[in-house]
Amino acid sequence: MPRYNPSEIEPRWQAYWEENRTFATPALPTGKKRYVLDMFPYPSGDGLHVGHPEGYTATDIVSRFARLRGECVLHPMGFDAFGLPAEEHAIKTGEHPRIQTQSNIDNFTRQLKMLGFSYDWDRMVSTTDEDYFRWTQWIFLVLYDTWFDSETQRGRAISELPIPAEIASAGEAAVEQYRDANRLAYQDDALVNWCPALGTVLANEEVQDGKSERGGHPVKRIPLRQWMLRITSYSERLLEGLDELNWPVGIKKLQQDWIGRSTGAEVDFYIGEAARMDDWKAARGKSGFPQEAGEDALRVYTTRPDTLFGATYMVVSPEHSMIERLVTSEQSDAVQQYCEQASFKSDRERTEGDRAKTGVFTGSHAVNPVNGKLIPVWVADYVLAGYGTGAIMAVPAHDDRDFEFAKQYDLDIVPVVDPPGDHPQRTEILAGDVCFVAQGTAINSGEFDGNQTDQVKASVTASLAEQGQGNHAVNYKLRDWLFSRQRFWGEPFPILHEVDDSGELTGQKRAVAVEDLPVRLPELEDFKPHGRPEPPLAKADDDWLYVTVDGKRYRRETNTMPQWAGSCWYYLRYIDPKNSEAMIDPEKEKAWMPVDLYVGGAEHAVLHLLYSRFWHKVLFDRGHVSTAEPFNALINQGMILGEVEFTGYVTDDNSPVSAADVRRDADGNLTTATGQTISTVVLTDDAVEKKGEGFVLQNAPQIRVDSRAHKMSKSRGNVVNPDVVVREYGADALRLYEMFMGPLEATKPWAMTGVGGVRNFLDRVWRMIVDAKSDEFQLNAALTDQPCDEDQNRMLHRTIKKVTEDTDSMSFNTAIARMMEFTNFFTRCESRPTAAMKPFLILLSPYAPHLCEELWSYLGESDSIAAQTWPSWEESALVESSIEVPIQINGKVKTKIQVAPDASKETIAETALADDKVKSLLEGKTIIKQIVVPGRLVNLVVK
RNA sequence: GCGGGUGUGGCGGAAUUGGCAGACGCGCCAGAUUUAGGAUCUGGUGUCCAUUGGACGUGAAGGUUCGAGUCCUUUCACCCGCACCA
Repeated sequence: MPRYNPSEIEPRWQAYWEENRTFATPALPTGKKRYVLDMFPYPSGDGLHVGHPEGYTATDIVSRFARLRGECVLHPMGFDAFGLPAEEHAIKTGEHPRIQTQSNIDNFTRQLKMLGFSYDWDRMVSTTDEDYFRWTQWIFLVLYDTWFDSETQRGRAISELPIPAEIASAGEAAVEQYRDANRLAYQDDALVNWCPALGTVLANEEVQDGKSERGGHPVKRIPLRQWMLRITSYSERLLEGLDELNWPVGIKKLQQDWIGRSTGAEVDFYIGEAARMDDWKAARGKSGFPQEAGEDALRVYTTRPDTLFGATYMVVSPEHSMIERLVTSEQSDAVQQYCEQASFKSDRERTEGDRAKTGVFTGSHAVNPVNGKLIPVWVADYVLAGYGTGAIMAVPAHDDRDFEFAKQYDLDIVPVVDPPGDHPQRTEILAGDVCFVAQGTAINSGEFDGNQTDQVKASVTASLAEQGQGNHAVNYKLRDWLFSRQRFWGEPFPILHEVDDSGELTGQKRAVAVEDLPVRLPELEDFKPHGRPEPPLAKADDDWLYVTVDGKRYRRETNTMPQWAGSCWYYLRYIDPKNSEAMIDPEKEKAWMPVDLYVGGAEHAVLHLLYSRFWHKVLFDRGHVSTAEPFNALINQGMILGEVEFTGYVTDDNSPVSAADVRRDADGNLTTATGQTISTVVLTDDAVEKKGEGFVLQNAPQIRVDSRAHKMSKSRGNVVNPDVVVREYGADALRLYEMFMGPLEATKPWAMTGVGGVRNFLDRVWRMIVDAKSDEFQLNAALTDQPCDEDQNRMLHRTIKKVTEDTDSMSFNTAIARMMEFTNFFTRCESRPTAAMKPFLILLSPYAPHLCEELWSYLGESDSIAAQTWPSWEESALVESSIEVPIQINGKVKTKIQVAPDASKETIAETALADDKVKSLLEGKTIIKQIVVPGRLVNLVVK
């Protein structure tokens, strides 16, 4: 008994909290509310890794701390349980994904409870529960029922969409089509990322370097009818909303870049017959800049309208709709061949390698609107179909890509921006031999010569607008969100497609009625995708697949939603998890939202965090939530790397090679400078030693080795399992260690010896209060009911102050350091007042809750330490009778003096000058200046 | 290439507004004690020279200042994003 034994203590207190519902949260907050949220995990078969408890411990400390300070805390947990791995397991084994998902959830729940987190488990949600995805489907119907009013920048009900007269007159089908074209959830034939290996289409965000993010399989681009969400409508709102958020600047920046707003101009280049050009110009002068460029013009988007005079050719993307119009018969074969090739290329092939630019002349010319010059129009795949207008004006003198292309195909380069006079390459730039992309003074630009870039941009745009040939324009990199997946294990779409008597789709759709939700997944014999871009749900029985409503026959939508769908709104459901009437009760929503603190990994910067904000804004516009943004403050916990490893290099004949001499060949293999192949060996700590900047072999100091911590991965075999850590050191030690490693946001390497260090601290806390030597349980004999002496009282109050402030600012590592100092101090005290021990246990309890509950009960308390009040400190107790002040002479510390803490400048200076050592050092010198910072230091400047 | 971040002992990391660099922990060294455990307690531990004592020291170089890890300029290394977005 007398030894600290977490494996006995911890399960006992976890059971106590569960039985007593210690962390149950009231439906509505009583007093000041605080909503503390973790990014819920995907319950993978591997269980928790040590990265999960890092963020979860941080939020748990914040939650427990806030409760002790009297706040009403909502701190829930759930599972993002749809997704590919469970489905792949199902394909392999034939077992329903639900079964493995449930066992994974059970395992995660066990592990989370084992770590003593103070979640309100009654609020647990899983995205795969029918009661949950029913409302995911409901939100999809809200998106389906919403159009974006760009005038007011707001989402509105589709019934409020103004129908243009010519459409209204064309009949109900046309009106319906018009509505469909404006819904936030719409279907479109999109060029999609089709991954044959996974048998599904992926979002742009799920494709990296032309391969699937999951599994690394190749991805092709094919056209397919897909559900899309019109997130681009909300670009501006999503951008503006970032300002008010207390998020890391890095994440804000990532979202800004992802949205990628740029401003410039759209410009039409005339491509019609020369004879009709004057008519066209005149018509444009009258009509102004039209919505569509029309037959006779090629529209481009540019951020540099000031360089229009330097546009010496144009480029359209291989997918551009006007290629047929542009290509001449002589060039037809070449262009067709080029476009075909480009369409076969995956994104990876198109962007990979040295990316030498390729292209083909269409045979056509366009007219540069500012100087009337005829310029050739090319097709090239360096221009992307999906951005801007899919066509550009090329200004080789002032754009790197255009410059490279112009050099390649010997096209004209006309400089129109004069760099600042001191530019080292000005001569070459003006000769057209070097590209210059920065700002300067306009040249070769007619009436605009001599003006600065910004001014020219504005005046050229204005002049084009006047002639109806251009206009100011804003563009975003953000694309609409491809929202359908051809998988089984996801939310079915609550959409029905009308079929006629012969079973063909009529093109009419209808939403499943809200009272008929949820649309459940059908029972299937097997879960295999068939490798065609047709979803597995299409294999369902007819009684699932076909429904009759109002006398019409419908086929269900067979795509499913992507995994992001469920995670877009789970933070709302926690507030009212059992509501069967609505997604959330408005009163509860108002009371608890927004999330006050959201902690999770930075990998979600542009995916989950952008999608969630988008859905939230739509729900806000439609009156279902009361805040414009869901997550007020966001913190990204840093990654935990594996233990530091030393890596040595050897050639095939096993002779060591210094890390400094290791090269990589073209294939990325390691070689020596002479080309011998090299392999790596893992070295133990005692085989290496520090030398200079790095580490070397101990027995061969000329051989450098690499020392690095690597990302934890199964293949490297450096994954740390929380179950093992808890078994060996206890949950409190794991929690404390992860908080003590360093700042929460920092990337830091794991070190098992460090866990031993904090465990050692917990042992010391135990022995500070319990007599560990006796066989029977008894309190440490040093404990006393006497009050603290002055030093003890100061230590106590300083610790209260530091731990309070550091916990508040989430500087957990320094708060723990301070509690270690407290323990070291009181362990040395012959008498330890319980009046100091009790508040200390409360301070430590958010960090190491099991140990503190246990010791709290030993000190004669009968209720949970979680129900106590956070101690406060007294400033008067912090004051010392005298403090040490360093004396510097010419900025170097020479000695120290003792003065009263509130001593005046004069007193301190006098004391300093009266000091014997100071006197001797000043002998024969003159004081030029004396700086006295009260309570800090004295600096004497002497000659 | 562009953007963001980080560089402090053998290691993880501390250091209000510029004010004693290295808190706390690991590791290491020494001592005490012991039921000999990978226990506990005490002391030491940036580098160099040395007898007291001194000099140097926060990736590198320069600057501002009485005083710089902290501010400015230049530069190097590593990490993380994005990557033909006109």
